[in-house]
Amino acid sequence: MSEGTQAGRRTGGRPTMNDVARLAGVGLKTVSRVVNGEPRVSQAMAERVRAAIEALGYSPHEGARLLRRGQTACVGLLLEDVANPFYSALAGAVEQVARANGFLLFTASSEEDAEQERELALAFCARRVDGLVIVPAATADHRYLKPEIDAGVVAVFVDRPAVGIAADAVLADNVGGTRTAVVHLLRQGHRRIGFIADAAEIFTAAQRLRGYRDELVDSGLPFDESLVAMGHPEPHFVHAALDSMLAGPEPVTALIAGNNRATVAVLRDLSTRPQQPALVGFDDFELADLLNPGVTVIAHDPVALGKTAADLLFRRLQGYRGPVQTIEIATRLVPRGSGEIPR
Amino acid sequence: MSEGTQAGRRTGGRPTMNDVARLAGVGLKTVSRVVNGEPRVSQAMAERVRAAIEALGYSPHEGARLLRRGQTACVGLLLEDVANPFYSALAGAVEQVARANGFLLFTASSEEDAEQERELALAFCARRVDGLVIVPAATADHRYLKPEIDAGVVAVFVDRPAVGIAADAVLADNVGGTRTAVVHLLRQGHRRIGFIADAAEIFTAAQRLRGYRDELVDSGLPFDESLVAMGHPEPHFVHAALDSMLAGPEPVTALIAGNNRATVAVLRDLSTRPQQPALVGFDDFELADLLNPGVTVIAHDPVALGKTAADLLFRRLQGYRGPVQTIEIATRLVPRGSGEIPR
DNA sequence: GATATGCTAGATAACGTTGTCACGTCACTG
DNA sequence: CAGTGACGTGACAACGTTATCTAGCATATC
Repeated sequence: MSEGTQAGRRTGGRPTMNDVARLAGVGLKTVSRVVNGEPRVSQAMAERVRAAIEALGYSPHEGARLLRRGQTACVGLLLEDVANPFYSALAGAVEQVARANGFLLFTASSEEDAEQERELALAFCARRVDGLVIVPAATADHRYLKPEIDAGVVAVFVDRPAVGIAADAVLADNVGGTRTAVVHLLRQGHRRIGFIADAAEIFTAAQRLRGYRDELVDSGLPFDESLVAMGHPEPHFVHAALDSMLAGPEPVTALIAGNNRATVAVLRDLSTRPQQPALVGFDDFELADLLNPGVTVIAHDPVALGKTAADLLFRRLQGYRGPVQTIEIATRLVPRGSGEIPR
Repeated sequence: MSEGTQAGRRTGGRPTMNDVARLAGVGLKTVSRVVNGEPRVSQAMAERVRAAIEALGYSPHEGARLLRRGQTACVGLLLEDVANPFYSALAGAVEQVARANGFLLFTASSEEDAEQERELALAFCARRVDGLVIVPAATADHRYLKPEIDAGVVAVFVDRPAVGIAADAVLADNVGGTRTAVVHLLRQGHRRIGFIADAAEIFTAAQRLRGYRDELVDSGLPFDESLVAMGHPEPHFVHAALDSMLAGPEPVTALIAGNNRATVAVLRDLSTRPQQPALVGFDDFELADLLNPGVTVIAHDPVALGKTAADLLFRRLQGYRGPVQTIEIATRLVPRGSGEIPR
């Protein structure tokens, strides 16, 4: 009784399978069998082992198990910012699917920084996650993931597509969404429609701009660059943009805001002005209906986006070998008043 | 050249340190030394090893490394629901601190279910996270964590305290917050103040009720149970509660809503009614200032909550052995109009 | 009663790392 | 010129599991 008769003194003093085996007076593998519910174990042995497990408070070391097994039952989720309600809803959906599949989820935010995205994604891979769900940062190039994907990591991109590699993506119908917004405003009689969105390097912003421009042009209207402002939707930026769009002989009578951040920034700025142009925002947001007037939006469903991406990821993890695919999730117009202000 | 001269065919075909050693014609340990930047390696060796690493596209297996090292550099974050903006802000803060410390973060939602919380927390522990940040589910009893904590896992509770064990906690000043709200409404002349909050099993709801009751009583006013409604803030529930509080000979002239969910539910319901009682909500929320009238709130800072908890966690992980502590984060009244409606 | 069969149990070798140790080699010292 | 370090290197065991394989033993078969 010189050294530990109880739990080993190793990793934080936790008992190991070996400790259990010693205490129960059985072989290591027998404990393993009991822990994993393998069939060929006698009643008596199983009982002894279970008693020893109980006595020691043993719980298996998942890390060691998975090292041996060669997979981790972990998925990494990389997004721009968990604190953004749009992404947190998406994260919730991914998390649910992961949990349903018995996987644990790593989460991290790239803060729209390509280098940070890369670091985090590779950190996940170093932990040997089985799969990745990624909302790419604006200027990211995903060739860095090539070796990881070749090594078996499954990557699914959400909200924005991968750049430089072929990979599954689940996107919103950004072009269709803004087209719908433009059509809606044109029907109300608007002819001068401004567009305020995130920086043009951001995929969704660029796509939404395309929808805006295409629909205008298809409707026989001019595409006027001076009515477009793209950049990080900070108060200053939005204020300046609105100053310019609302001034002059032909001010805009309607606005399209390119995402939830931009919409909120526009609303906040408009609340200090006499003019109240019509407004359609991309992305729905809580309380949009309670504002006065309610904010008309192009809603798309972050939960559907996240769930679809995660489902696809797990299909692939379960062996599905179909070709790389891009899934587009529909958007829908939710008229609430702000987009229905007549000219 | 019969078998793999290139990368091994093991775990998903990834090259291992052994493969690198073989290719470079050096010992295993030398590769390890180069990878970890240990000092005593000759220039020439290091170069050979680096070339082999490059050629093979080797990246070290963090799981194996950490198994050997006995710690995982992972923290688990368990909250009620990532999709709730309050918690996602908190999550963002925890994530930042984790990242700054070189840790990765597991995230999971208990969905306010004690059993699910337990399962997830234990799943984190089975992965041998070094620490846990937990927002407890309503009726949870945390004695299940005792063995884990004894084994060295550091647990810090946020927003709600641990039950059944002594553990660090970072809480908002819930009692003080509602006391402030009551004082504020009393000053406006209100005497019939309703209180609508989450179910009483939830710590914060109970504390906020206490603040409400204590302040009323201290001010010499009766505590009237019929003005209190506690339950899951669903539309039906809130509607019924308001029906009852706003009816009769002495309707409430002011309301306190116990959290962001309740505030939104109340606002939504009130928007369909002629009466517009004064309202103070607990928790600030985006757009509160843009509603008409702006919503007066007791703001507390989820980011501060999360950051403080995470900082404490890492202090402990770095060896700090001070006594268990409870940190209270101040709240502050943000008057915006809805609480200033005179009787 | 001897052999074939089935089942349980445990030794042993992995998984991919790092820590410990022992072994050269070389320059420096007395 | 032998003795002493310091330095560079690699064998080997460990971390806590699981997979493979073999041994033991009881039962079934002829």
